[in-house]
Amino acid sequence: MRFWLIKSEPYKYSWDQLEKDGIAFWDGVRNYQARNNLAAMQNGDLCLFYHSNEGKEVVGIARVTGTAKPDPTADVATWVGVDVAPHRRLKKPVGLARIKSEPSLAQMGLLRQGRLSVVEVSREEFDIIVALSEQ
DNA sequence: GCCAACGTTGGC
DNA sequence: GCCAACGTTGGC
Repeated sequence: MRFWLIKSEPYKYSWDQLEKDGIAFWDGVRNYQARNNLAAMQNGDLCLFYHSNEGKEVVGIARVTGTAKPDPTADVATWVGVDVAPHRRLKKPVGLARIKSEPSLAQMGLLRQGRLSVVEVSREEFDIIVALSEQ
């Protein structure tokens, strides 16, 4: 099982909306690296749910349900999406500044490749974020 | 609103 | 195949 971080601007699709919907098809990704990450996701993988622009914080954990499917919003078959469901909300959001200030998180894809909307996260990094959210 | 980082496009 | 121009993302 692998761990990921997925980004969304809250005004486009927020964690609250995911909780309301119960499930969401994560689509609209038009970056090859992000696409490859989506395609590598397996049923049960966990994703840190990050609000970009507004908030700039990890707010919850989403769970991948199923595997990648063609993205119907794309005009070519190259692009895929996955279904995600809310797993649980973090007790306290973990902000970008906090992540940056944590030396053990300096290698996170989120920091090294800020513009990538779907990034893999190591188990260690995942655990550290969760621990920070409970402080 | 600005700008850095980075991906994509297209001319050569 | 190189590189300049341009577009997008996202932090500040």
